[in-house]
Amino acid sequence: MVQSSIKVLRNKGYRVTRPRRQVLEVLETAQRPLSPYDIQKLLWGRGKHLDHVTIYRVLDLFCTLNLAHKILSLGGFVRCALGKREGCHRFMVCRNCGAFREFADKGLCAGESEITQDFGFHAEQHLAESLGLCSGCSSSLR
Amino acid sequence: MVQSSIKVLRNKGYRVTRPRRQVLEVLETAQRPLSPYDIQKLLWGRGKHLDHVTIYRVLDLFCTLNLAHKILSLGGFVRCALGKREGCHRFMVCRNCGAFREFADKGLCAGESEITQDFGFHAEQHLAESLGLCSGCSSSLR
DNA sequence: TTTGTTAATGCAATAATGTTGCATTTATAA
DNA sequence: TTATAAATGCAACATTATTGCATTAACAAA
Repeated sequence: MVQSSIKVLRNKGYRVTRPRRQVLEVLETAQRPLSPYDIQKLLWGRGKHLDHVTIYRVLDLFCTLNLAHKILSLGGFVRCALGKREGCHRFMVCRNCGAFREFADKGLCAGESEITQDFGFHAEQHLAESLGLCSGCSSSLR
Repeated sequence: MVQSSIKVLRNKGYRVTRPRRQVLEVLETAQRPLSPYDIQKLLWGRGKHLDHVTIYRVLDLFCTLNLAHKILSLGGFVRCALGKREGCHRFMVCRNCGAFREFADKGLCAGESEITQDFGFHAEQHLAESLGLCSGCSSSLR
């Protein structure tokens, strides 16, 4: 996973730097969406000190390269599991433990194009998130 | 519109205060999603001074009462046009002029329930946004 | 209308998050 | 090994968000 991301960086002509490797590693093992400052604290705990500005810039790049996604309802970033299939991504996030899952949802895009065409709206980017409880938290909380 | 929102406040036992009226009025006439500080500046321009803390708290309340929605991809709030039909709202926002539109999208919920059941995930809240260009901006920009 | 109660507001202080410019470092090609 | 340009680190700052508490004002009841 990290390796394939590194390949993407190389192929696009971006340098494979230590900060970029470290952020990739953190995202890779994360079990929940991480904010830039979350990432900084995690690395700090492992003795690696990255400036938050660097983390912001690295995450910006990763998002444009589709190596990471920002879960908007939580403000946190997750690694990107799926390739860039034009905006048919859907995320499920557990509001309790933060577990997340990414889907390619064809129906989403289909429905959107119908609706948007009716109003002359040209959608360039779609977003669909579901917040709730994962199976584990769902049973343990009640 | 403002009147119906005021009714909701009254029915739920919340007081109809001047700050709440003023925020309602601003949201009512807004042509784009407004951040808390946007709202503060707009009111300031009309000679009304609201503390930003108050605006945050008013918006929190409005969102829990479904009188307003937060467009997460932009961080701005819009008035809520639809009733609370369990999370089948979809928003379209123009990235150029900020024009927005809200839909009740049944297909969205249907698709979501399928997906989430497959993974034992219980979705409580759905979010779907489309960013793009409205018909006006779409033609004027090219 | 007036008054009492308490929800709601305003204020101050602070925390958290995000951005910009520039000097320094370092990944990469030659 | 070296040149060079991309990337980082640092400092300073801007914006956004939160908390606690004293004060105000909306509303119910007299």
